[in-house]
Amino acid sequence: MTKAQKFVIECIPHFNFELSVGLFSGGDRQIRKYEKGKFWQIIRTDGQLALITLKPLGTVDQPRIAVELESNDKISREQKNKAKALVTALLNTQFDLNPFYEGVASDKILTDLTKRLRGLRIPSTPTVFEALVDSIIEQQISLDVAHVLETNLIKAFGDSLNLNQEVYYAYPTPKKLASANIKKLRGCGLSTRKAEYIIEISKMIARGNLDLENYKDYDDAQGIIEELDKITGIGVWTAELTIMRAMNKNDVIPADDLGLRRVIAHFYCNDKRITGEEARRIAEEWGKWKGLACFYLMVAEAMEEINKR
DNA sequence: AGCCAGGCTCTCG
DNA sequence: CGAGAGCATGGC
Repeated sequence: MTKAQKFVIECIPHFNFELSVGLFSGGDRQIRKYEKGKFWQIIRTDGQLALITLKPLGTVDQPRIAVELESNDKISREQKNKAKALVTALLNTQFDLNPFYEGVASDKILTDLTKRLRGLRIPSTPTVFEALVDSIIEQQISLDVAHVLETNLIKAFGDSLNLNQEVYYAYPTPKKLASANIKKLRGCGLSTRKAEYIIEISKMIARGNLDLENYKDYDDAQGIIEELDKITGIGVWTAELTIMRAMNKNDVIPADDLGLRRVIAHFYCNDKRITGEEARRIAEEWGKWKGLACFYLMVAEAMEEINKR
């Protein structure tokens, strides 16, 4: 018997729902997907699994989100509140984009993009752990391959929820991956090395020796990078990517990233290949907004690619 | 077919 | 120390 609740979340303008969850168009239906104006995924509130389905209401200038929360168990008021907080964090809807738009107004290219992509926000993962594990998986290999492996990992180790004759998966918990064996992770397509990194980091969290969520409250991004860099399997690139996707910070970019270098080169260097150092120097012009600025560039380029077809 | 792909660590010299 | 090998697999 499915229990369901519906509620509405008010957002700070501007917010473009379609653009902000657009990168999940290619997502897996059992994990996280945007399709026909709806976005859905499983969330975890205290041990309870629930499916959230989001739809945009209002306009980019007066945005709201309709949320449907479904579970097989009774949904308490507390769980509903947690779901609300989680959705707010996932879509970063309490963030005011206007200072960013004003902050990059002197940059003609970005000004053009902020007009076209008005209301685009960087979506966030529910947990820092999820962003970190995905970032480790994405080291070196192509994103196409990485996404297959991430899906394999989630379906092999994630808790499942049966709802309306469908099966959905939540991201595996640190506890679950702490007790995973290398062979089964290898079966997901991971290298032995990466399997070891992930197990070891999961163990640190499960034992209470590492609190990734805690880093969200740090103001000093450089400090976070240095801390994470000490952990085996995590370099500067992985730390930066994790911060950008999970911590709602706008001033961190994975400058050495191949894709980001290509995007910056595309808009600012006539597609001539640039080094990570050059990318960092160009991005420094955008100061504390460099993370958001780079995200706008990446989305803009992705849309150009789609339009080419 | 083979080579490359949003890195990182370990091993040599 | 710095350079270089090795890693996983899907796509071109």
